[in-house]
Amino acid sequence: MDYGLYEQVQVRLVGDDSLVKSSILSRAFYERGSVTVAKELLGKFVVRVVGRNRLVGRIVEVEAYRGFDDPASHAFRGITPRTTPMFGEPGHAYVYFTYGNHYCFNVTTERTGVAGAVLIRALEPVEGLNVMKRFRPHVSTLEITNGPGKLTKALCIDKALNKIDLTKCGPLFLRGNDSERVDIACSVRIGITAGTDRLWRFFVPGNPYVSRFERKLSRT
DNA sequence: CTCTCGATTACCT
DNA sequence: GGTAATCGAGAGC
Repeated sequence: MDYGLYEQVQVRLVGDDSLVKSSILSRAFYERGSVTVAKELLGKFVVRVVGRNRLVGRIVEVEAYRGFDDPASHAFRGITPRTTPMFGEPGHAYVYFTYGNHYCFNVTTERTGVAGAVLIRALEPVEGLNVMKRFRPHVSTLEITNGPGKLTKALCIDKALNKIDLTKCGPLFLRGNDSERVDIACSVRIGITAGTDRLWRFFVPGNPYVSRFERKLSRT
């Protein structure tokens, strides 16, 4: 498959003005149900400022997590030191370390006091690809941000950014347009053993930066 | 204090 | 497609 051509098409589809026209996502955007926010995050932009570099990726895959009613969520058993951000004000980063190697980046949702977050699972590079490649040497462009641990490495996101306010124009924030309309596919969330009855993983079907394509969309 | 195992990735066959 | 790497959160004693 000729991904080189595909990437050119994607760049044109995303277009520079889509990012330019976008505005920073507000508190109100995040202060809704996790599933709603998750779907609407597809097509939005993650912006990471590292020194003089601006790294931007378009969100193509997410997963919604909730609280006491979601057995797959870190927040299922209540508030702990780690899960504090999930219970706090919406629109903050929840960054956690997993498998001894990787960081995962979530945005917090739901109103203050109610647990919720959306895991950002994959991005399509839009700006700063060369810098991303410096953070992730020796991997092909298609592998640069096509997984939750991969994109945090490419964008230099670690626990230093945990709890950061994403509605402010700082080192990490999100931008988007209301007009962004993208196709949405869903599936079971990946890497969980409980809560598999919910199809709370959402992705842009056919986008080559999606971490994996489910052969069957579980329907149990 | 100790033990288990994870919202993963990379590298091997 | 199988599995080692790697470490800290959270649970249990």
